Amino acid sequence: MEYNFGEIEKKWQGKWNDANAYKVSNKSDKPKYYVLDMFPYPSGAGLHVGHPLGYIASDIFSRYKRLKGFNVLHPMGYDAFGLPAEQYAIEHGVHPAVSTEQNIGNFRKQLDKIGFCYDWDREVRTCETNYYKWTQWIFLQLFNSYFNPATKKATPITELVKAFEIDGSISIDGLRATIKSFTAAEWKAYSEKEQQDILMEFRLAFCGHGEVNWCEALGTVLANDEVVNGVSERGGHPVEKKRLRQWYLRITDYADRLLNDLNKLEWSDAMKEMQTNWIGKSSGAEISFKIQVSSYNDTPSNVELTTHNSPLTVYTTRPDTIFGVDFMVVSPEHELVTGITSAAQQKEVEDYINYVKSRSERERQAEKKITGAFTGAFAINPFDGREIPIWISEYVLAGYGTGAIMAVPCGDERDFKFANHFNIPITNIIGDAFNGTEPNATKDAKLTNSGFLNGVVLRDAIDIVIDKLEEMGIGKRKINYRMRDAAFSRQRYWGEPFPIVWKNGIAYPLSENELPLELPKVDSYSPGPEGEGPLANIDSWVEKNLETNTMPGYAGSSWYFLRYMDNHNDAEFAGREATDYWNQVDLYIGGTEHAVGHLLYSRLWTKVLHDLGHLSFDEPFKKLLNQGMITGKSYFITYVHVYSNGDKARMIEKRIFNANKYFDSQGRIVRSALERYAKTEEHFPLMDNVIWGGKTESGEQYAELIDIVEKMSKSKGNVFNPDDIVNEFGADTFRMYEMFLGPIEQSKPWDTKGIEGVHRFLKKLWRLFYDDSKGKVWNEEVPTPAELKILHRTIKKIEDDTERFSFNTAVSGFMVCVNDLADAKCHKRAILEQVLILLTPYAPHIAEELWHSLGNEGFIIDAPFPQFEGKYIVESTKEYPISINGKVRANLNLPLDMEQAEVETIVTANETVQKWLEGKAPKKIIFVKGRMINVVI
RNA sequence: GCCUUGGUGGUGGAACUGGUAGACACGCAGGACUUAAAAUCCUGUCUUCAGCAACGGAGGUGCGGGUUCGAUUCCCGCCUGAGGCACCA
Repeated sequence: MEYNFGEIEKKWQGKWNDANAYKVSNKSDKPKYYVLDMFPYPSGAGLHVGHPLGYIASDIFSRYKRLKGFNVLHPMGYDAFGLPAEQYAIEHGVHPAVSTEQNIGNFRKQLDKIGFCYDWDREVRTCETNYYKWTQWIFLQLFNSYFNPATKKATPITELVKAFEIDGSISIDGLRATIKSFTAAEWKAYSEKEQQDILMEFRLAFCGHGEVNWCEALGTVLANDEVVNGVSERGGHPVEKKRLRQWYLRITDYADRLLNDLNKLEWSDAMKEMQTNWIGKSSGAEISFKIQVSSYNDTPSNVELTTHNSPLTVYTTRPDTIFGVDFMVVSPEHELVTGITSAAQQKEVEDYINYVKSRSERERQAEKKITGAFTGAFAINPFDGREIPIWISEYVLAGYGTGAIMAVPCGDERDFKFANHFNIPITNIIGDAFNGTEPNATKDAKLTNSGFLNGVVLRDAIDIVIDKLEEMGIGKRKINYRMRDAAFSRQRYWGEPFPIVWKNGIAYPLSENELPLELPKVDSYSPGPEGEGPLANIDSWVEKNLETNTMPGYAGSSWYFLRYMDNHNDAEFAGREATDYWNQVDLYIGGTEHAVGHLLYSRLWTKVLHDLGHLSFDEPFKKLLNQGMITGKSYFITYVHVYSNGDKARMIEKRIFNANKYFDSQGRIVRSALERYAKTEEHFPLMDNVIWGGKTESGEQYAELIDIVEKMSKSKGNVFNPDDIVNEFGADTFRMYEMFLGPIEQSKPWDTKGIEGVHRFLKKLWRLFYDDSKGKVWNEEVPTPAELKILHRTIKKIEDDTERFSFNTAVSGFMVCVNDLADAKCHKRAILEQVLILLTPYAPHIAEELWHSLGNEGFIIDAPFPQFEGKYIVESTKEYPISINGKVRANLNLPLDMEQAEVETIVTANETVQKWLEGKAPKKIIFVKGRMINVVI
């Protein structure tokens, strides 16, 4: 009887399904445990081998926890709204709901083959009305709330209205800069529009204006993803920034809580650091400088400097360096730029602004070339009256701080390079700490050339300067965050409609009983007028004055983990009883690519729902495990043809092309396909003579295969389908192989080279129970101490490794165990049965089959996890490595309880040690009990 | 450019808290079984020097330094791969 994985896996998947083996109840005497996967976007390419990596890990952990006696919630669903489905619709005319449904069906089939223990009764799909009804409901909670700075909590906006009616704007501490102060009487006298405009400045979901990538030729707004090198990916049309009305989430109000509460989480330091850096809290000062602009008097030669009516406000973390400011840099978009540019500089400034317009934020930051333009205006240093030239440059971004900086070239790298490039003289305010060739950002030097601050240590000068500025009324302390409010609207079709009606420029929320606001069918997915979304093309929609934007992809994914807890609830997003019971996600597994997007938004939504009294917890994911990405290998062929052309010297022709389609699913080259292609399309004019794999001496022509590791995606043609592996080797082999590839957190290129080894392991396990010719070989004999040692060592290994998510070493632990048992010719039920339970999380099908072969009733997942007993593995002696000066020279078997003095005597007497000592006495003998011995000579 | 993270044999990786570098696999080489193949099993496999051999010497964890009795592990500098950078999900 041989290991027929195909039959076994199909059989048990059927039985588990029929018996609802993985159905989870919200009521149990057992302790709860919630294991969550980042749900997939059901793309048309289907599941690739990267998806299951995390799913297998979470499945292993879920089964492990269940064996350990927990009530385990382990659900799955689909993040089903999004751009790709819409693009597919535009290109093929298939409604996104249809293609999404198909893709989900396909995903489900692929997932089922791998034998996951999901409770499918809890499935959610973000694009279904019974789900997005609640996404819209949560949006209304956000819209109808504001962040109360006194309590630091989301509070119903009605409370704010009450406060305005009693005290006017003074009821708000730290009134937003965009609002003028008003009295209670003034508030009541305001028109509804005026009142609502003020409230909009407070709502957690609010409407404002923001820039998008606008492509005139396509008449649409593009995602950053769709813009490549400043032109549209489709068609290569120019793209520029356009200002549109947009919805936002006021995540910046939560910046401090999001930052501080990271302490509560069991996330990797790397992940916490990424979020910390993203939030980017800094403290410093805002400083206003007077501006002097030049204006012509009659003739261009008669230039006069006059004071501009508004000052230039900069944000700096280093007010201590104010005497070292040699120039100002404002972002090219800054509102002051047009007003302060001198006539002489006008052309240069305009040209520069046009150049910057076409560039993305990333390009602007990554640019090594130093660019900029002088405005012709000057700022005045408030302390010494120096005239400081004001420049514009792309490295200063409008969205951060005030969009303007004071540049201190002796202390800042970029400022220094800028000054050098444009020959701006540098003031040294840090004495010897500045050597003239490279800037020094120290805070520990003493100030020089700094007026009243001379001799003060920079670090101490920070507060002195801010105090002085505040006294003079031209500056103030300021905490700044790099994080910006989250753009929450898209000019797209395939997303949740906003439950908002516009009347006279006022946004009115729909009431709860009007939800869900269903996404209407459209005839065309093309964008509406003026960059509006496709919904703007629907007359019935526009007539009702409904919002034509839709929500972004992350709307649905910001709370899906809550819906799993109670997904059939029609009355609430999730019942309080259910959310109280399941509480936080105990273990969340997913990729680092979501570090600052999804993970931050989910935290925000959870906090808001908590503040408003809908949840008892304010952090969604207690422990986070980041799986590495399985990258795909892309193959490229470089072809070089060197030839002579008449009298001329050698000509070199070089071509590089993507060759993914000439490789099969296991990454093997399909030579015939390649050759056919080479000949028909003339990629290699002299194919017959091509030398593979490198250069030749004479270099007539050669072709070389290179592989590039990159993210798997359909467009790159490097996607591998798990079905192929499952069909060939079985789900258990696939599961264990993906784990065996390496540490779960590490990213690695997909490769099937080692899969045979894992498959062989399972066959070897099988043979402990059944011999190909003899049939059943397992027996009821009593295990020997040696066999029990193998078992208990394995129990410890698997338990330890699983607890610390070291799944690859656990697999190798199983291999060692089976190798040892085979060597010991152990076919004893008492041992094997326990090994099967250990193996269940990793290879559930074969474990289940053999479990029943041993005559057990019921599913193995309900068996008790083996109890480790230390007494079976105790050792009395240890083979100590003896190092001489740190290099191992001998081994010595010594009792484990032997102490230093005795060890030293024995070691010194050792023959090998004697040889190295050459008659001398050792300087020192280092003895680490149970570890090693090092003799220092 | 900025943030995060990785680099160990021909390959994937192991070494968990500074204590025997290369577990477990793949591949390769040789052998057994077989009419043959598949399957299975056995032996060897970091490099290099010396050697008939048991065994021995030297080097070795991206590169260059440092701390330490001892460094893949800690510190400094550099090279390089991957992910993210706000509208892909």
